[in-house]
Amino acid sequence: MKIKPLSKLELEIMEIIWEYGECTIRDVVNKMSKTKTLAYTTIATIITRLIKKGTLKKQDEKFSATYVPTLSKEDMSKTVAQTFLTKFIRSFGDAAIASFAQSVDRLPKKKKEYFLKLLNVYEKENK
Amino acid sequence: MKIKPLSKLELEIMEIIWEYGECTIRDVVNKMSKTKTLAYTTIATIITRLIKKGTLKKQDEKFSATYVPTLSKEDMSKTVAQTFLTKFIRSFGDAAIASFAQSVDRLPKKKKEYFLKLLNVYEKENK
DNA sequence: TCTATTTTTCTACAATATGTAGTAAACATG
DNA sequence: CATGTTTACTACATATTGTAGAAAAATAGA
Repeated sequence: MKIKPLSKLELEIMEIIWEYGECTIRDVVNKMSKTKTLAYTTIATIITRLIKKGTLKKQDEKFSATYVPTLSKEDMSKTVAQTFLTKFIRSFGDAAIASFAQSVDRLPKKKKEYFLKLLNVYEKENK
Repeated sequence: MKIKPLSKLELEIMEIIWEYGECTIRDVVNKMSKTKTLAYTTIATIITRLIKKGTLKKQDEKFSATYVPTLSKEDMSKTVAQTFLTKFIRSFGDAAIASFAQSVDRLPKKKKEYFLKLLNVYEKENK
């Protein structure tokens, strides 16, 4: 199944639901209100859109229903990375690879090491 | 200076101009016509937008002007990679790193090796 | 020089995405 | 039942994208 890209606000809401595992609309409104105040119906709209985009589903048909992600944050992250990289390489070819290497290189030390470690792991596994 | 993201069509046109170094609108129309046929004014519109987005500039004020990129394909590629990675990590944290490692790992062998080679180069340089 | 052709500049317009929320209907709870 | 909450629909402005026509400006060829 194809994952549609999420907008900034949509992602913000997904973040909250990932964090809590499942949420009612009211829950999201409350968690969000720390940063910005949006009308209840605004959140409801976004949640509907997320369902249409396939990243959330209604867990029950109760009155005050809860919503859960259809994908873990990790899986979503993989899809996003994969989609980006594919398009990016299609557009920029080898320059894409080089740019990417440079960006990775410029990551904070910790993150870079983590990245390299993961790659080494994969290396061994695939051998 | 901030680079605005390019749409599919805009990128297609940039590709052509990068390939030839500089082009008139007519040039672009001709090169493009092999794939799809768009009205001259359509190309002109896109070129205007590319100028507004800062990726192209008018090279001369002659009647049939030529347009040149303000950035090399490589530089554009770097910016795109950097921008994406930054946002992506902001959204997905360490999961982002892991996802990327996985995506890189799944690259065709040649590309993956190239990537690793570049990273090693950077490694040494920074030591 | 006059006219046909080309180029440039403006303006337009439909389709989609996004942030934002109101209204009305359905439902629950004291 | 009355009142508050939730849901489903609809709305609407703004921005982006693909698409191009009309009019004005400039040139090139007879």
